[in-house]
Amino acid sequence: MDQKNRITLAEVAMAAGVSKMTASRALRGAGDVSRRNIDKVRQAASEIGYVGNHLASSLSGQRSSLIGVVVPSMANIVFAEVLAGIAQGIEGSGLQPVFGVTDYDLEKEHDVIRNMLSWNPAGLIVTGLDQSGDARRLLENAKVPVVQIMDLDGVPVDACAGFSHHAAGISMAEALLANGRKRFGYVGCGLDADFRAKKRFEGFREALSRAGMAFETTRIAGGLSTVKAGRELTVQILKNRPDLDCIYFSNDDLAGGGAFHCISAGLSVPDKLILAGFNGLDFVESLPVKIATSLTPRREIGQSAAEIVLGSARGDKAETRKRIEFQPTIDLGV
Amino acid sequence: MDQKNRITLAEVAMAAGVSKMTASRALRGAGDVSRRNIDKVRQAASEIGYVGNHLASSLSGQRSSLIGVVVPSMANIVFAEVLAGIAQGIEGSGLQPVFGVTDYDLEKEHDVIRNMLSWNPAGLIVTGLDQSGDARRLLENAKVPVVQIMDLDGVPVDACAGFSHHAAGISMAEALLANGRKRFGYVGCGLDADFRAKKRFEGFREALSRAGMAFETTRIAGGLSTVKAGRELTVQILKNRPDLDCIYFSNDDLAGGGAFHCISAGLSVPDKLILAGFNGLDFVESLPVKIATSLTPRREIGQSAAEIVLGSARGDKAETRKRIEFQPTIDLGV
DNA sequence: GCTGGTATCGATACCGGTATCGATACCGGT
DNA sequence: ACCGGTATCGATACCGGTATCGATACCAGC
Repeated sequence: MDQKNRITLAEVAMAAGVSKMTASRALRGAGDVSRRNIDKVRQAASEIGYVGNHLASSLSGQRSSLIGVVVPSMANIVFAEVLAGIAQGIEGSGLQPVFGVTDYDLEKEHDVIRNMLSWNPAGLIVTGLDQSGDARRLLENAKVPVVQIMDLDGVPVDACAGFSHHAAGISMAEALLANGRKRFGYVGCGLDADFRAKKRFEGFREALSRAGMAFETTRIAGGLSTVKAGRELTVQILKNRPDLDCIYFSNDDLAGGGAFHCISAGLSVPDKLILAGFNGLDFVESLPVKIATSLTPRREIGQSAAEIVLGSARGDKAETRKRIEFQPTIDLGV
Repeated sequence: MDQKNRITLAEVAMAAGVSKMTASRALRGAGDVSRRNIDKVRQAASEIGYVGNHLASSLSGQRSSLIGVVVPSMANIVFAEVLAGIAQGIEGSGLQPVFGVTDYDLEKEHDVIRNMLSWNPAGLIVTGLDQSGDARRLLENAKVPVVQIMDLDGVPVDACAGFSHHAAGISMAEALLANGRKRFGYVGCGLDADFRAKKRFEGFREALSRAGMAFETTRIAGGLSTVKAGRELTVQILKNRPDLDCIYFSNDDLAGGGAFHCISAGLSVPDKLILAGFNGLDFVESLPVKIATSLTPRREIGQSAAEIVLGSARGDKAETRKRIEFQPTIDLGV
């Protein structure tokens, strides 16, 4: 049932009455082919339904038109949007994204990266700066451009595009302090695996401590950040400390859940209690109550990562070791 | 800067003191190699950091370990979850997903499919049954297993996994009629390109008409289905017809936006006005007001599509033309 | 000692393209 | 008529693996 009869370039060439080489050149638009032959080959190719074989051309050309993308999760719209940005960035370039999901697991990440590398991709886009030692060595020795995205707190292997989560945590804390908040709580999920959420948490805590303050209470759960979890954890933290006037969540999903609870419970948000998330997801601005968030340019990060890869693929030396810094903008929603 | 010095199997073989062939067999776990040589090769490979080259092995083996996935959008969590399901389904199989985004554009879809095919993938998973004629021919002539997902209303090329959107629209209408609703409105986005949303709309309309009723008013916009759009369209439709007691939205994002407006406006939901969406997204159950929705098994669909491909790749004839029907379950939320 | 069978190995021929380089034809200029 | 230059083409050698099949070694059985 296989492709015993896949049409090959040789057959196109024969049909057009030219050599394989000429057919190859004609279809690729490489030079050294007469107008007449270009037409003949094109004609023949479309007549017999030639599809081409990227495997062969990539193997021969020493470089595939695949671009590897490694993300921690697919159940999170943030990474889906990054992928959308990448897809948009490589649009029309002929490159194709292959992706791998790590589930926030370092070992899986290593396997995925290794696997990607064996496709000889035109480039690799990896989420985060914190890989395992083995994985990092793999990236360093890879002879392909590597772009690490979504984080700047650390030392990149090659190029990177993103923002500092530590700084994002700090500025959110500062904004909330400036807003007059005094009693802070924290709600987060999966901090042991989500390094970036942890960096925000720590940045926030650091800023509080510089102001002589601290989280009154924290509620850190395992598992994924979902709206549901956010709602439940908010119920819990408020039962424990109903006097909080600010809760920092590890992201907008959790914060949204918190907002839902507050609406149901009739709590005055953001007057008496302000909720702060992270990412600036689409739904936040439509919420019945205003919550604070940091708007992150996820799509843009994906897009510029794609552009860096594209540039390196064209041999543009300048793209190497490039560092693109984005700045999340804070929306207090008040 | 390229991979002038990528380590090849030949080098591993040399280091281990065996032939390329033996090294290949040892690393793949194919038979006909002595214990001693297996160890020597493995050792050598890891010592010199051999990574392997999927391009070469796929080309040689006539079949790549790539699995093509075509989705209409990446900005929609639904498709991200489908991808998550696929990733989960092929976990451990050594297959790797390549994806393409069509932006609900038939021409782009054709290009993407064609491109995928040229990777000689182990299988192709395509969203929906409604491709352009050219694209469909491409799929029919492809010598790879094709699984069309997320829809059953139509004739599949090969295997398929999903549910009937038409039926989903009907059952939601019936459930709402049984709930005693009388004055229906509809809010939707991008129906001209999103065939599945349109099928739900038409199923719903058909059920209404069978009950001697009809949508009192519809509000159909272009563009993407977002929470924001849902909120705005709800404001508009209710300004026009404040007497509606039911609004059917093309999906949960829009319905969520509707819910947000109703909360802000202090409307009694679902008593006076019930909102119905589609998909059963995570956040729905945490909402401060209850909305109706159809829960769809997105992850499971992705997973079973992956399994069909896996089965066909193993030469399992039974997987071909397989049709897996899922059943969305309605949650009225009342 | 000879035979047949099994386990292990490697030389060779691909897979389907592309890079390279030499061959050929045709041109205008002298 | 001869020459160098340009345009066009194709034979050949790869790219880095794997399938195939024959070679070799070793063993038991007679």
